[in-house]
Amino acid sequence: MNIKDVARVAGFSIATVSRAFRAPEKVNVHTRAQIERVAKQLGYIANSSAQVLRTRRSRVLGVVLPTLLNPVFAECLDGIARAAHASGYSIVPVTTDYQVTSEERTVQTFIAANVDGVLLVVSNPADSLALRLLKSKQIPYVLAYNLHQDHPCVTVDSEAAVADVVGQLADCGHRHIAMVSGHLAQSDRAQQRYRGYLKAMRQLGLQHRDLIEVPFMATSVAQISVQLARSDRPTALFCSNDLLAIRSVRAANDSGLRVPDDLSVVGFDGIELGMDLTPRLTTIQQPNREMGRVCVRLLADSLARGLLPGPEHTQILDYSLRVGESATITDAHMPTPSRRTK
Amino acid sequence: MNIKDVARVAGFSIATVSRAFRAPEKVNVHTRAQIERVAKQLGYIANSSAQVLRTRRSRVLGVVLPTLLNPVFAECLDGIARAAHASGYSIVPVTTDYQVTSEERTVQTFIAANVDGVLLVVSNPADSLALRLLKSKQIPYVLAYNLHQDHPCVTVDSEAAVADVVGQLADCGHRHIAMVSGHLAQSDRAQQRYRGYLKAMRQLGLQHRDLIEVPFMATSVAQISVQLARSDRPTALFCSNDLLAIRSVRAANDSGLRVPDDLSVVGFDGIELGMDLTPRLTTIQQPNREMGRVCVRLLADSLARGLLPGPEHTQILDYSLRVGESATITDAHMPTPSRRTK
DNA sequence: CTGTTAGCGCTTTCAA
DNA sequence: TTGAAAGCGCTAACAG
Repeated sequence: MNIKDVARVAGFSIATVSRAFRAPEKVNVHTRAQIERVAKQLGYIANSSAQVLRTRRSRVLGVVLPTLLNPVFAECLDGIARAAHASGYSIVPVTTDYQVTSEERTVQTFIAANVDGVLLVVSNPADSLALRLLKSKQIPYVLAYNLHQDHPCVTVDSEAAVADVVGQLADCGHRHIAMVSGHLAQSDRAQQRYRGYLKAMRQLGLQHRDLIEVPFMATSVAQISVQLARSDRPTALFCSNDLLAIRSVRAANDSGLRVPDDLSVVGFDGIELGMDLTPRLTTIQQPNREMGRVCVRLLADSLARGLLPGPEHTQILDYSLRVGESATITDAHMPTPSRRTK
Repeated sequence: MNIKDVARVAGFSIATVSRAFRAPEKVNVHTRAQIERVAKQLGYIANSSAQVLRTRRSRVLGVVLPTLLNPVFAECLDGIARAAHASGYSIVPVTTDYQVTSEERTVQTFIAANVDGVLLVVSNPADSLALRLLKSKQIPYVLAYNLHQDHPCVTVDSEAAVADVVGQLADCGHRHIAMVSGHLAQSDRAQQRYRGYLKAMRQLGLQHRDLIEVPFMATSVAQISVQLARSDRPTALFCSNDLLAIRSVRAANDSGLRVPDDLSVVGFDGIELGMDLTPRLTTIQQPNREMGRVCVRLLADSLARGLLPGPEHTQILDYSLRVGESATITDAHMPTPSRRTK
């Protein structure tokens, strides 16, 4: 079942059949109707491999994400999917599980498949082979969540956001504020957020604490509990992401600490689920869907104009503090984000 | 940059270059080394559109899921991704948002892209155009979570699972057990689970309650709260999935009810997150990753043998009761699943 | 072990 | 408005 069959049955050449679908206005109305009828009757579906091979355009955007087990990326992907669909693009999401080699392999596959553009969340944009490859092949790409001067990025000012929220915790009387993070080397976001924590503590004249690094998902609750059992335990925990914040709350409960009375817990990401928990998660709200949308828009615009997005297209979006019940922060008068580009 | 360039630079014919990658043993060792060197140096990446067009095989499996915002599908996808990778397949996950038309559109795209097989979670296998299309085009496919006699399915016996857990609630003294579900028409799982609920209530001689149907995610907490405010409120809630169970717990808190003391809440799915919540979610644990794995294995086996999976390949996997803290169920002596196929 | 060549299904000039 | 034909990049006979 291919274009030839349709042509034969409809009584026209394959060129006309092709045109009937790709440039209907160039075909006689009756001819078109006839061809459409036959195509439908035969259940004809154009072979996209052939189309892509011939036209060198796929109308596909590749999407590289660390994982979909963290809802923050699922929400972002939702935004990507909707925006892509609205712009007439398909997407191919692939998860890397924070493996750099997987990022590279995926980008290779994307190039082989002639994707029109790529949207990525990488571990470390600074020395990413995947990005180098994309650049060398002149394929439009945009980073989400990452931030680096050499690449087009769509993200929030994480460092400022963390500094802000740590400041708020201090305002509420907290002096012993610790930070919980996944493996720092695995993500530049974690690093940015850690920098924000250190900066804020320094500015506040508070003694920062050793980072509570919990690389292995499965055991993180236990690992956090250990820290909470110490005599010099912190009174507030800033967590590098909401999933860790959820686990921290659990760890507090396991340790006989009440949240937020005995321990304040603040997350980062603003996953929707956090609002349905008890206590409702206090967190830095990123515009996750919007970030996806903006990335797609950037890519689609570039594609339409035939140019590559560069660092000059970087967009820093607004974040906000979502005040829940997991921390003794009472009001949402968050300082204005320090940087903002539109 | 294509095979021709590599051939020219390496000083061999394109046929030899092709063979060097696809059938290395048929090429002289030195020739191969030379070709590999040149290919690497030029950054050659074979054009998969051309390969697929020529060979009619893509080593790609299409994956149709309702949403990735529900972690149950993200976990399943994780299993799919790992199994596919292990079998040398790529996957292309697409979400339908429970839209039947989107299922059909997606399957068409998959067919156009020459996927080797398709793995789906559909709304209603009984009259699915998407499945009909797949069948008519002779494309191997397997359903996950769905259950229907005409199709190859990998799932658990939801009906029995629900009946079991409702029975346990009754054993613990509950007489007023209500069920919370998303829009029933949107998923045959919800329907199976509802049947299980009704069956169990009937067998227990208990009066079943009107289904608490909360079609719109955003407002579900409020909708559930309304039901909990009634004077004849239930003492136990069986929720069609874990996300609803989480929201039910929140609704209970909002209503001044303590879980599980005043209200028992049981979920379905066994998402990992549930174990990190307070109270830990009591839920029916499905082998989500395993289901993904089994689906891929089924597909890969069929592909290897050149035959289509049929209803006879259906596998009903084991579920279990995960006893958390959200319900007054004290022990895990769950009856053996009523049906089981291996 | 290597090269020649036909052709996968489609789009797109170009000519009629 | 339609058709003939070249060719996208690759694979797989087949011949040597």
